Amino acid sequence: MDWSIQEIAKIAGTTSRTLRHYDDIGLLKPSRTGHNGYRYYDGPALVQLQRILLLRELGLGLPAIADVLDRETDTVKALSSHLEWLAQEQDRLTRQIASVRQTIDTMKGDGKYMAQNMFDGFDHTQYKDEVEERWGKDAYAASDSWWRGMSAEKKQQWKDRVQKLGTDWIVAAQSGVSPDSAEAQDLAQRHVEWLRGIPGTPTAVPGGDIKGYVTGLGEMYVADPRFAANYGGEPGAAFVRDALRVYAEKYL
Amino acid sequence: MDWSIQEIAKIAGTTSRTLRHYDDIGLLKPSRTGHNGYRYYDGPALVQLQRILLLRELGLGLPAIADVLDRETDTVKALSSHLEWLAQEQDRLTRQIASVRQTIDTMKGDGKYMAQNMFDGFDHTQYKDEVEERWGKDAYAASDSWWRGMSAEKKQQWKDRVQKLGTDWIVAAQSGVSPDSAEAQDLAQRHVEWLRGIPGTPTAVPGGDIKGYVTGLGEMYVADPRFAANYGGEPGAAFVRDALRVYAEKYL
DNA sequence: GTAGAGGTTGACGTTACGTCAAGGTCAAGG
DNA sequence: CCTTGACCTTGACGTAACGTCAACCTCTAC
Repeated sequence: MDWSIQEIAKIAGTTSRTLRHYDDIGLLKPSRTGHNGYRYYDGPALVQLQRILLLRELGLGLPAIADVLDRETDTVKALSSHLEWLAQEQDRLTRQIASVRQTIDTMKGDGKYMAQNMFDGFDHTQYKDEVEERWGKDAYAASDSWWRGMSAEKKQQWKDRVQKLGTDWIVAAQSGVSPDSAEAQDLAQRHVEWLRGIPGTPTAVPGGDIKGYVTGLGEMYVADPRFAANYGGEPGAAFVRDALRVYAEKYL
Repeated sequence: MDWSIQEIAKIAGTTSRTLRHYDDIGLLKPSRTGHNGYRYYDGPALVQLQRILLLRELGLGLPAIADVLDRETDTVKALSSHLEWLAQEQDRLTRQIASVRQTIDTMKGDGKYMAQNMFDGFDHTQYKDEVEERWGKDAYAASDSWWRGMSAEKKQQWKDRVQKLGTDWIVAAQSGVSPDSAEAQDLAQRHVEWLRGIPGTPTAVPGGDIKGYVTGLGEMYVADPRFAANYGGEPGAAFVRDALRVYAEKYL
């Protein structure tokens, strides 16, 4: 009372290839093998197969299934831990969906909105690790507490100021004036003043190497496209860098 | 003003291997190649890389990313269709989580509850395709409308009856009596009466091959573990089969 | 005898790289 | 000049779970 490979495949709703695979990896051996090499399966084998397919449908990997079956591991336990993994996956998906949605919204808006939004993603926690690595843990802690200590209104003011500065830079860069023009130097001055407001930067402490910092910052704006995006891409960022360099040479 | 492979890898937060891979598949070529074969990347390449990594983070596959980049395809469109796929994935996950939860609950309960529950999953739509394939479309339609036409109370009564029958079978099988005993034959009679209540089966129509149907049904209970589970697994199902065969020979 | 249906064992393809392995290149130091 | 060490190269295997040929054998039926 047994079945050929295609017969059980049909009964169980799978394919003969899958059954051969399970045989190969030792997950489910046929109950009998003909002298011709044909695989035959009986009732208990079918039951095992159904269990395997159930667990697979629940998302378990084949090794995990083998574990449950051979070692008579507690199925409920295996499923519970699997459930946790599923919940995490769902969380990840949810976040990803939100992220994609926001990106779409951002792209539907114009460049200014985009720059603003990109900066939004920048203001604190997201780049925690990077900030810590580059400027040390204390710097991050200081920066973070400074930002979090602001009222919502202050935060909004700060953001508006940043956005205004960014768009003014973009406009100036696109207007074709040179980096050492009065307009550009004006912006550079506003930029440095803005920087002085950020604690933890050399511009904010007396005796800091302001000049080196400002010129280095300009280089980074060009080098790192995440920042460059705030200034109209690479050409815009290059304009900002040049203007800052001129300003630093002249006044700092 | 360009960087070595490891340098941009660090800047962009990825690995040199990934960059080589992108070069291999033509997704991102280095801006310059040294006479020694070294890869060098410039600013625009970095920007491209950042776009790639962004899209990748949003879950797009590399071919899809290539599509967006080369063919200047509308990024928003690509992301929107991707969003749909994400939503479907989330749906699937949600259903899967519910399924795993129910399975766990079922397994925590005892065998009776399990049998009941497995039957629950059986009553109509789930096995639509299979029912249609085995017994034809009309049979399914008849069966479905019959079931859906019942009031909730009737449905519950029906389920209770099925469950009672199932557990009685299991008890009888485990008690060690023989399939031709009076108790077993009693159950067989109840079983056949129950079958007569199901429209579309040969037991319900005059002149149908009741005997063949009932014995064949018994075979199926053993052969198909999804049914066998309702009768205490394979041994229980075999008991049912044998009792039904005896009953059919005697009375049908 | 010969289809035709069904069985067998390889072995490659799939995704996006990680991970050796073997060997060339470059800058710095003895 | 030679060595050392860091960094670069190409090539190739491994991953999860089979799908999909390919080449060849077996059984049943006409």
